[in-house]
Formats: sequence, structure tokens, C-alpha cells
Amino acid sequence: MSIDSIAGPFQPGHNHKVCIRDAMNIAEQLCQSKDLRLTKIRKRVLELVWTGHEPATAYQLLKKLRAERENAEPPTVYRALDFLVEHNLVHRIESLNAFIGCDHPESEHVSQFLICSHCNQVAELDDSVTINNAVSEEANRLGFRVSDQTVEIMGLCAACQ
Amino acid sequence: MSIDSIAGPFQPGHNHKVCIRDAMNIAEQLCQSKDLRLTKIRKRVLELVWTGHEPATAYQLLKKLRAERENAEPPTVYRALDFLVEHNLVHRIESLNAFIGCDHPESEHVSQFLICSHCNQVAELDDSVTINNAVSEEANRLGFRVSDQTVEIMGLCAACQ
DNA sequence: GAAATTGTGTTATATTATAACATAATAATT
DNA sequence: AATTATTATGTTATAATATAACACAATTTC
Repeated sequence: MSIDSIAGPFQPGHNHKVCIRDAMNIAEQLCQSKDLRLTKIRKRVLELVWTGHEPATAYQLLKKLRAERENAEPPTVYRALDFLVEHNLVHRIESLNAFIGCDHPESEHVSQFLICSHCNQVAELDDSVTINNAVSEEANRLGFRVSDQTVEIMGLCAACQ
Repeated sequence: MSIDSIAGPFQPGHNHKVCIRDAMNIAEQLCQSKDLRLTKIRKRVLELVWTGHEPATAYQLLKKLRAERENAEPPTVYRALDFLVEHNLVHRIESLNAFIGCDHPESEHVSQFLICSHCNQVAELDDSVTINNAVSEEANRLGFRVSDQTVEIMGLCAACQ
């Protein structure tokens, strides 16, 4: 097993360059296939989001962007994030006011995260059917029609316990 | 069945004075039994939160508080909210940056909400075992130890569909 | 190539939240 | 009851997050 095959967050030894490369390739493909414009700014912000598996705040991203584009302002970043979030390339973590890259933007899904309060890394669940069913069940009981959900689970990842 | 017995949110006809009265009684009892100080400000902010089943932002509460206490400032409200949230009398809704009263602060529980995007009312689930189990199952699969969770389900309540 | 649409630049400001330090009120101790 | 310690509030300032509005540029459509 090469180091490249060790996947994603909560895996301290993983090769993050691979995560970035994969994410950018998927983004390019997705935007091409859906005829979306992955402009330079949007692409760069996406790369900056993928700097790590720790969520980044808009202003952290702005600071980095400014290092290379001195006229960047809050709207520059927020507009890029709006686009990226709209197309599932990035998710917003409500409890942190921060943003994290999504590694499967091509499949429609809701956001479900495990957030490690020690290393601050975030893992996205793969649209857990188990949780979705539980949510549906509760909503149905009350005649509530679900359109979206936010599931953010705080705790300690395996490596940090 | 008297109108008083029609419960809580998503029930347009319910007698909200009863919700408020009950919530305040429970708060008084809880604070007495736990030797917590439900000061005038805290009590008043709790009442203001209970104005309805729509979550209130800190600054909406501040505006109301100022109508009766002209020197109220942001810290006045945020400190009261800190206290109320700490003791489960109020929950913070992360996706709305807003606060909602809790009708069962005496039992330890995690926050799980149904949020109607039409009428803006919010119903708290009663610490759904179904959802908790689903969350635990997913977390266990990844060796993640859960300490807290945020579950916010957006959609349409029965009355608004 | 003209018109329409979409994206970016720029300035200003809205909204949400906290830091820091002074004073007041309450509780605990003597 | 007076002293001390603790907790709560008053007050000013500012940090952190996010959006409005309008001008201009780039791209797409016709």
C-alpha cells in the first residue's frame, strides 16, 4: 500500500497533495460537464480551501488570497464561496462559520460532518443513509417535509482520543 | 379538549401564553434546584426569547430589552444568553445565528430542530433516540467519540405545505 | 458587433460577537 | 454586622463575519 492510498482526514500520514489534486480535477470536470465557469478566482479560492482538512474562515481565505492578489476584498472571497457552496464544491460549517472542501461534489447530498475538537479536522460523512433515514422518520412523524439538513457532530477523532 | 392543551410550535391555534408561563415556571424551578441565579436580566431575556416559536437574534432581543432598559448593550444580552444556553434554557440555532427557548431544560439532551422555512417556526425534537443512534453508529464506524451534536433540519411544517 | 448576461472591482456598511476594565450586587466568612 | 470573595452588570471599544450597491470588465448570445 503506497502512502498515496491512505485517505483523507483523521489520517495524519495521508498525502494531502493527492487530496488537493483530486479535488481540483473533480472540480474541473464537474464545471465542464455542467457548463459552470470555474474562473481563476473561484479556482484559487477552492485550492485555498483545500489547503487542509481544517475548515477555513472567509477572512482566513481572504488573507491568503491577498498575498497574491492585493486588491482582494471580502466580496471577492464571499462571491467565490457562494459559487463553490452552490455547486457543492465547498460546504459551510454552520457551527464554525467556516468552509471545507467537498470531495464528492458530483453527487447530490446533504452535509454531515464529524468535527474533531482537538485537531480541528473535519470529515464529511458520505451522505449517511442511516442518519438520513432517522431524520426522515422523525420529520414524517410530525408531518414535516425536509428540504435540507445540517448535521455537525463534535467530538474526538480516533487519532486524538 | 381546551385550547390550552394544543401544544407548541407548528400549531397556529395554540395558546402561547401557556408556553411562556410553563417555560418560566420550569426555569424558576430548575434554577432554584440547581442554585443558579435567574437574575432580572436573565429572566427577562428568557421571556423575550419565548415571545414566540421563531428564533430571535441577539440584536432583536437587545432592541426589545432596550425598550425597557435603555442602557442595555450587546454584552447585556450576550451574557444573559450565555447563561441561558449553558443551562439549556435556551438553544442556539447555528444555521440562523439565533436563539430559541427550550421546553425541557431539566433533562440533558442534544439539540435537534425542525425549522420551517415558510413560517420560520422551530420545533425541537425530544432528543430523538432514532437520530442519536444513527449518529452514534456512523461515529463508531470511524472510531469517533461524540461529545456534542448539531442537527438542524430545514423544510416545511405540516401547516405550511 | 450589439445586446445581454455574468463576473469582478471598489467603497461603504450591516450584522454578529467579544475584550477589557470599572462598578455594583450578592454570598460566604469572620 | 463588617469584611472578603465571588458573581453580575455597566460601559466603551473593537473584533469577526457578511452583504449592499454601483461601476466596470469579460464573456456569451444573438
